[in-house]
Amino acid sequence: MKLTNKGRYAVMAMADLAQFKDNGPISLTDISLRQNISLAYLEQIFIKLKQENLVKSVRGAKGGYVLESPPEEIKISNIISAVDEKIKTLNCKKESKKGCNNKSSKCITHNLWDQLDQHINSFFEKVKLQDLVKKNQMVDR
Amino acid sequence: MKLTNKGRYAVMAMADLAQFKDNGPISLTDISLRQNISLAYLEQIFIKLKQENLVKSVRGAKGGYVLESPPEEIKISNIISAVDEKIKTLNCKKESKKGCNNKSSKCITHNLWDQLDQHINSFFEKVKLQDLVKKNQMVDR
DNA sequence: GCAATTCCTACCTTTTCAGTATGAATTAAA
DNA sequence: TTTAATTCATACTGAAAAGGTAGGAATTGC
Repeated sequence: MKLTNKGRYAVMAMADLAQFKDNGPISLTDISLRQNISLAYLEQIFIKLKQENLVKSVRGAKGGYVLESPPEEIKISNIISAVDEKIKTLNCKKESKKGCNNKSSKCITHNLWDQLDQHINSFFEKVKLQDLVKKNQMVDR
Repeated sequence: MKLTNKGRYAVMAMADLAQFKDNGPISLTDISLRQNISLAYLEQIFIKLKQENLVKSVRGAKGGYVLESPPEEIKISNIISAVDEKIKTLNCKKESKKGCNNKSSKCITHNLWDQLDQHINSFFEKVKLQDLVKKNQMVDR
């Protein structure tokens, strides 16, 4: 899993969508203003969110986006992996150029980084969009 | 905590040092060959490892580096934070430019990213250098 | 003295992030 | 039916950072 601000923006935008989900389609202009993210950038992000079926779009005036599923069913991990192209977790799998090219079984940190990745993933799997909007407070602990 | 290949290289190099710790000072040339990391890059990394008292150096011919502590006492987190300048966890604390500048308490993802950071940190706190060298196998789950 | 090493610092190249720019297609509403 | 609000699509750009090079100085065992 890759982690960038883009992923964070996506989460923010989705949370915004969840928060106002009863107002019909939410335009990116609205989100842009509320979350302070450039409109054009949001557009790019939403293209991907749509491709992954996390949102659906309504075109034309009064259009916008709506969540595909209820907020309590949307995992943060899905949002992030939708916009931050998965490949490369900062590991050594980058096809044999550098990294794990020593004969075999070398690269002593390989397993470690793999496990970290799983760790981060499972962290974001446990959190749902709903957890972010309710009282703006996270799951405790 | 920031995660880059540099941090991974540092861990690899330290693991190498642990593996050959009974051979006296290990030269960066050796590590460079075994781990396939450029010598000059290793030099930069080791300057920092030394600053953080993770290794000590022996100058001159037949010189090299040795671990400051036994491998079972060295946390991976210390290695990584030694070389990857801590600041910026990819969160919103970047002084009010963008990000958490909305009045107050906004930025719905703030807590989430904070918690992730703690998660990653505690992951690397639990793993010791020793865990990497023994059988090249990680602590089980 | 010489070769092997650490130390130091400046530079360079490539990639990626984050964001702009531009324009088209679609549609509600005036 | 025109206009304004929107999504859709794609190409470009600027800045920063990652990853690494280059060159030389200082130290020390042999």
